[in-house]
Parts: sequence; C-alpha cells; structure tokens
Amino acid sequence: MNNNIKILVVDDEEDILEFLSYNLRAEGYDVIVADNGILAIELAKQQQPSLIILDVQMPDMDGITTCEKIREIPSLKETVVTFLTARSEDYSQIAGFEAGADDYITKPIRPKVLVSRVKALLKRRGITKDTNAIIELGDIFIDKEKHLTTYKGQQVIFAKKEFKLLKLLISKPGKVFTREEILEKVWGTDIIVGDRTIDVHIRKLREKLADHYIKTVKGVGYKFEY
Amino acid sequence: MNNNIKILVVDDEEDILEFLSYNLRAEGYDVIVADNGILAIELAKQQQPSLIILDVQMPDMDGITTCEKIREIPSLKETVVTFLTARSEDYSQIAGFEAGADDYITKPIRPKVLVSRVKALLKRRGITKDTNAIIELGDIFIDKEKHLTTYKGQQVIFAKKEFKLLKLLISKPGKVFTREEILEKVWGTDIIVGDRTIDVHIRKLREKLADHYIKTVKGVGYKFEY
DNA sequence: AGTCTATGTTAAAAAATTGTAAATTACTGA
DNA sequence: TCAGTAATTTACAATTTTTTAACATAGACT
Repeated sequence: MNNNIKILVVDDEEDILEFLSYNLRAEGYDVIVADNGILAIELAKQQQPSLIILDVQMPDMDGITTCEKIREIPSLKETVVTFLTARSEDYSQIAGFEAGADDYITKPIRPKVLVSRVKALLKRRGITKDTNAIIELGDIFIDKEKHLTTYKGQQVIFAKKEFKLLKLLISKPGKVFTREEILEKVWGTDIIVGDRTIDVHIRKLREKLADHYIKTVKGVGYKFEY
Repeated sequence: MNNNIKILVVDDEEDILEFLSYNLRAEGYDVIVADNGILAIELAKQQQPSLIILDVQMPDMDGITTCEKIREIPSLKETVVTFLTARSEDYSQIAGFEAGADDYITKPIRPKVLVSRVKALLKRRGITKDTNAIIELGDIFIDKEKHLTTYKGQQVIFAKKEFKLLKLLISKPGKVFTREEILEKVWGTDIIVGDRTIDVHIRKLREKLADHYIKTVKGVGYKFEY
C-alpha cells in the first residue's frame, strides 16, 4: 500500500497544471488535478488530499468560492488550502485568507519556492508520510495516532509489539518479510530474542484477526495477504 | 479578567513597533512589544501570546533564528508566528517557512491588509476571544480562562498540573499521548521528573472525574475517551 | 516410511509497565 | 514566617506483555 501524501491541484490552465504536477511528483507527492472548481470539490471529497492548491482566477467558480465550499465540508475542514495568485494582488490575498486559506503562492511560480512552501506548510501541520495515520485494508482499519485497530467494525486491542509487527507486515501487503527483517524492524538490532518469539507473536495476530491474513512462507518468512 | 487575544510584535525599529501596535490595538488586541529577539523569547514564554509578528531583519538575533528558538519551546509550539519581510525576498520566505513560520507579511505594510491577515490567521487556527476559552464534552465543561471545570453540573477543582494534563488529553479525544509527549507538553523539556509522576496525576484525574474517561494503553501512553 | 528441519502451540516464567498509598519536598499566599 | 496545598518521590502491589521452553506437527527429502 502506498501512503504518499496527496496533493490536489486546481487550475483552468493546462500548462500550469502540468508544471505543478511535474514538480510536485518529482518530490514524491501523489498529485491529483482538476481544471475547475466543481470537479475539485468532488475529487477532494473522494480522495481526501492533505493539501489543495487552488488558482484564484478560474471561470465558472473562482478559487475563493471553491475554497469556501471546501471549508463547509466537515471531512475537509483540516485540509491545508493554498492559493495561487498573481503577484501582490492585495485584494485576493485578503479575500483568500478570509475564505479559509492557509497560504498563498504568487505567480510566477518558481519550482524551488513552490516545493519549499509546500514542504513547510505540510510540516507545520504535522503531515508526514507516516503521520498519514489511517491504514485501511478491507475489513481492517488501523489508526496509528489513536493506536486503534478495528476488524470488521469491532475494536481489537494489540499490545505494543503485536501492533508494531502488524504495522510492518501490513505496510507492504504481499511482500514476504524474512525473520531477520522482522527482528530488525520490530525488535531492533541490539536485542536478542529466542527463536520462537516471532512465531508466538504471529500466532497472536492470527488469533486476533483471522488466520488467513498472515501466511507463512516456509524457510523464508511471513507475509500479509488480503 | 480580560481575555483579549495577545499579540507579540518584534521589530528593532521603533516606528514600526508603534505603527503595528497602534493598528492592532485599534482592533482590540492586547499588544506586547519587543525590540530584539532575546527579549521576544522571554516575553513569549511568560505571556503566551496567540500570535507573534517577527521582523526578519534585526541586529543580534534575526527573526528566523528567533523563530527557530521559539519553535523549540514546547509551550509555544502551537503559537502562530508570522514574519515581516521586505517585498518578495524569496530567500527569506523559504527560510522563514522552514524555520516554522505560519505566514509572512510583506513591507510596506498597509493597515487593512495587516489586520485582515491577522484576523484570518487567528480564525484559521480557531483562536477567538471566547471560542478559545470553553471546551464542552458530554458531562464535562472546561473553562480555560477561568480555570474552572464542571462535571455533571458539579464544580471540580483541579490543581494546575492536573488541569494542564486534562486540557492536553481532552484536546484530542481518542488520541493516545505518549509519556514523552505528555512530559514535553505539561512539564516542559527542562524539567526532569520521576517515572511515577505522570501516573499519580492521571490517578488524580480519574479520581475527580470518573474512572472510565482516561484509558491506559500499556507501553504506549494515555488517552481521553468520551 | 522414516528422518530432519522449520514452524505451530501452549503454559508458565520473566520482564516491563502501570496503579496506589503514604511520605517527602516544593510552593504560595496571608 | 508559617500554614496549607500542590507536586513529586518512594516503595511496593497488581497487571499486562514478552519471552522462554517443551513439546507437537507438517512438509521436504532420501
């Protein structure tokens, strides 16, 4: 599963969309684009991006109106919104902030400034690759922040090591993790534990979820398969 | 008690300090001023302003360094910081955001823009005269200003540390706060306290509210659950 | 089939973490 | 200064997690 940070870029000009996408993708973000406000709202609701970059001037629905509508949607209240505006249009800066923007980026856009701004904004809000706190995989929900796991709607309690092990396995479904890898990532390099320890923990995961999720690859290791 | 929003303005030029103070006071904010970074940090720690306006260029300690130092102080982590910079100095914008700024205001400053920006920033962070003061969660009412708590209509008195701890836990219901986080936010980084101190305080909260509100996540931390 | 090896299972020991009461120390306001 | 409250530490109990150990089982290979 890929838990990159998602950014939604909204602009009516194809060139700018491409320019922004290119630069942001190069930094490892997942970029979604929309060429109008209506679509932007739709996509934002569906995809729940961490950041939305909105052009102020757009036909039909301008950026400010779009932003206001976005702020009315509860699931997007916490999303970071930044405007794209022509240099020093004081009016739009004011209106933008009042509409609930978190920042604005002035055109012409320089790639370095853009990337730096985006990084800083996300950082200030505590959004990082793994702060992306919620993993969802079929019947299984994991909320890292709340340290909470739900299986088929029922809350399941995992002890610390169990939780760590589950997070590791589920971080790359299908990938086989060798015993060595598991030891290193869950237990750390300085602690030496007996041979059966991993098995016992695997068993507990199987007990608390369903047996079939965690598969043994004999002689190699374990994998999580949905 | 006066519960106006406090703003700290930091600039080495007397004129600018006066100009900013005048305009902000006219809007009903409580303004504190400092003419250098060292004093600014001192005042910020003491006064806990909601917003800090920092000039980038200052002798001795520049705004960026000051901001970095401010961000290292746990009790000021959530404070909004905005820079004052000469128009379109891209470099300082980048550096500023990386230092943990939330916004920047370019000189020359126009009063209307200033006020609008300040209002918008505070609003985005949910800081208002009274929104800030009261938390309500089911049977529990907390008035931060008056340092007053009510549980099922009955007033409950919490000691200072207890109150701080409760505020922290209740600020994100459901989130697990690690012991480290709690120490940092409630006790601060420079104070070292023994291992059982947190437990004892948790116990007191449980005593004064009902047991079930605060849950232990063994090996991880505590959370407030309504 | 028999042997060998890696893994599964279980219960119990060991270790880690947290809860609690009481004692001690630090603070605060009159 | 002193009393009274708050904050912290101490010492130990209780609880939960983690690990070990002993044995079972399943599958690969000869």
